[in-house]
Amino acid sequence: MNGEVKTFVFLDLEATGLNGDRPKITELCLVAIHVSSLENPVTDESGEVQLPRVMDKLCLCVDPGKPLSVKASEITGLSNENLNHSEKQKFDSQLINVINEFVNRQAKPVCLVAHNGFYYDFPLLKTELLQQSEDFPGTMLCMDSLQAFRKLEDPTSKYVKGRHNLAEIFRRSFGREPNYSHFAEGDVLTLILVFICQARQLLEEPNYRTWEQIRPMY
DNA sequence: TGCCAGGCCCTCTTTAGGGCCTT
Repeated sequence: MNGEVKTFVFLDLEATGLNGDRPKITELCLVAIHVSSLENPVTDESGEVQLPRVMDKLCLCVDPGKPLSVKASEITGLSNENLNHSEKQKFDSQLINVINEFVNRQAKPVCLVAHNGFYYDFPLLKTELLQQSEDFPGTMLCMDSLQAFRKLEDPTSKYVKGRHNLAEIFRRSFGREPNYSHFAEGDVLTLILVFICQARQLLEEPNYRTWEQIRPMY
């Protein structure tokens, strides 16, 4: 089992579009869980894995300052209208301070975890940080759960047949639909549940990168 | 103006292209 990381901060971003759109963040959710809770999952009477009781959450909606794509608005339920009506603020240095304070409260070392994080969430977050002339420490660890799950089922083969999107992994693990999709907090909680189901294997040979290795999306 | 992720798998493959995965 992993002997280094003490806290995993599961992360999901909603944004105005995909990589080619030079997207801006519309919502972010971070949920911090101590490694001990991942290694010792709680189950209900039927044996189904439950969310840990001890979790720190940070969920915020953000004014992206640019139009959401039609598709992004459809699937996330966020729009320039409802964000503006709620007078949400832009991704600014104050928000970065909040994120840093949140992460700094956790037992270290901390590892960020996101699904397809190496090619979406982490590069996009890095872009937003750099646009404010800020950044996380280069030594902060990151993990891409998509890559981890793809390698998981057959360790002898680097890639496993089948789909590994978050909803599909959840269906395979729990035999039902995830509760909330494309809701930053919902997607994070879904990720945590499927992660816990296979935490031992996932943490045996984690595919960590350092924040320094993450390149901005644009 | 046009550019616009990227590493890897799958297959009607290897002189390649399409799809995955994230909004």
